[in-house]
Amino acid sequence: MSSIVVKDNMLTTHRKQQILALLKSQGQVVAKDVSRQMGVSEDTIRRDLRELAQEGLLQRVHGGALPSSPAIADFAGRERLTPDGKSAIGRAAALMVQPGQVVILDGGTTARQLARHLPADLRATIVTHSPTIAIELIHHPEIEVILIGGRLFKHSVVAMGAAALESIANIRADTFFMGVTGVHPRAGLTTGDFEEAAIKRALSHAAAETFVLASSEKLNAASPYSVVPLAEISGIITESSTDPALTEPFEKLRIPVIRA
Amino acid sequence: MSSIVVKDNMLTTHRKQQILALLKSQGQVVAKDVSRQMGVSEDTIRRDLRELAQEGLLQRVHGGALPSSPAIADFAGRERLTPDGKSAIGRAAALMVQPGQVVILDGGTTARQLARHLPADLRATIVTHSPTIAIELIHHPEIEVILIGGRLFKHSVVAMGAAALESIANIRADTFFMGVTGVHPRAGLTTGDFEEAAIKRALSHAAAETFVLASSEKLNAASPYSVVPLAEISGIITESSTDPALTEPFEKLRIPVIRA
DNA sequence: ATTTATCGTGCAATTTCGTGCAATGTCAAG
DNA sequence: CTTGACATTGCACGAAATTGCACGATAAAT
Repeated sequence: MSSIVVKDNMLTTHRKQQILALLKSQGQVVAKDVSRQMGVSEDTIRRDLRELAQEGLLQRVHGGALPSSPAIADFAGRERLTPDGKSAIGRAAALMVQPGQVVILDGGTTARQLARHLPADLRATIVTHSPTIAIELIHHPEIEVILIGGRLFKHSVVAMGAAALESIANIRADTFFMGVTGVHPRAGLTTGDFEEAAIKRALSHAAAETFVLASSEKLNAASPYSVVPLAEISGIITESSTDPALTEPFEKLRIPVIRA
Repeated sequence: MSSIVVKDNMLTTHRKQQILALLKSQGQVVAKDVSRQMGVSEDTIRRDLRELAQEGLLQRVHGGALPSSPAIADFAGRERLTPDGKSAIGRAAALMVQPGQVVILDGGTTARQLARHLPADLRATIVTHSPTIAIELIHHPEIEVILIGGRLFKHSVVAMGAAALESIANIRADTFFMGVTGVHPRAGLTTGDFEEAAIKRALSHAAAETFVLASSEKLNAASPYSVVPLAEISGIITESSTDPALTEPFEKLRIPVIRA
């Protein structure tokens, strides 16, 4: 008897990843089979399939699911899902990077999503003050990584301080993808640490264009420290499911809003 | 009974490192399980997971956490125990660091061992051009980490280039712990990459004392590019099992050899 | 056309989350 | 030694997420 159900803890995100892995190796998945194999009800698997289809990672069919496209199948195998599907922002932003460009990446989870979704054949230069993002990009075959040094801020694991500001002053980049804790029509871009705000401001000024990566809960929120006013940014990238009422104040100010 | 809870002083930093180690070895961590295993409440584990996620070292999901990316998991987790004597070398070198000192750490596996063995209550400043070592030290409660930036050399994952050299020029440290590929009585300290040699040379000149971390197979070996002559270093640290015949040429040159 | 399998939704039970709060421990200044 | 500021931890409680089941709708199959 080979199919003894191993009934141990399985995190829900991990289950979805395994479904994607199954899909990649077998070319299709059947809801009933998967449910038995993973020891959960069919309803749960169906919900997973629905959500994965919503993210475009597979294609629903009666009885189970198929890869959404052959190209995605490879990609989806190594995809690391975010609990809420916010990788769409990173994916969309990654597609904005043109070959040969010099791009500054902020620290934070959203920028990490961006790094993860850079096409494998994209030749570009990524500048970052986040050692974790730098390491993330180490295995990319074509990307050149410039690490900004400085005193390491333990809370968010990014380089800060005078040394970092000095290094940034020597950089002229095409685009800066910034993460913030608040994007507010009047307060502009804000964050929760004073020195961090200064770094983000310097990075923004070092790039010709600045785009803000902001999931919906960041919109119309404000934190204590101001980074730059809204007028200085080229656009806001948010997820497609964001309520239009949340983006409307920014569109009224003629700030382009890109929905991923 | 295997699950005897080891109820000794568990510094919060060590707990986080253990969580990362678990995550690396198991591919996932479940909050409830970890809390039982470590003898603290689930709330505490959840707090740890939140903070680690904030630092980008793992990815929070309902019920526990997953690696933030395969690359980070490789570096952030404690790896298999000491394949060789490098751990002992690192431990011995770590004990040489005095409170309040400013110490430069080279890249490479031996230096990483050193970073791991720094006493939990040691207050000091560590300067490094290796993002992996920087991340390793992030959870140390007392260590201040200065990261040297620059173009990231993909092979050994350290910052190099003009920017790195410039940053180093501004540093005056007490000790530099250097890793090399060869320590030879006549050729001196050598390594396999030209630019890397320049960086090591600069780091060495930025410190009052330089110690070489060299496992036995590095002794009496030489690589193409010279870093500094033997006369400029304060000592060689090697494992205790090293054949005395290998160290004898250096002792004859009055270079102190420390056996770990 | 009828039968069977699959699907989607509402709903309730359970688990997990996040925050406020109090108790304890640490450390440094007085 | 004492005191007070601060960090860490555990507990309580309301909020949110996950899951399985019931039931009507839909799609496939004979």
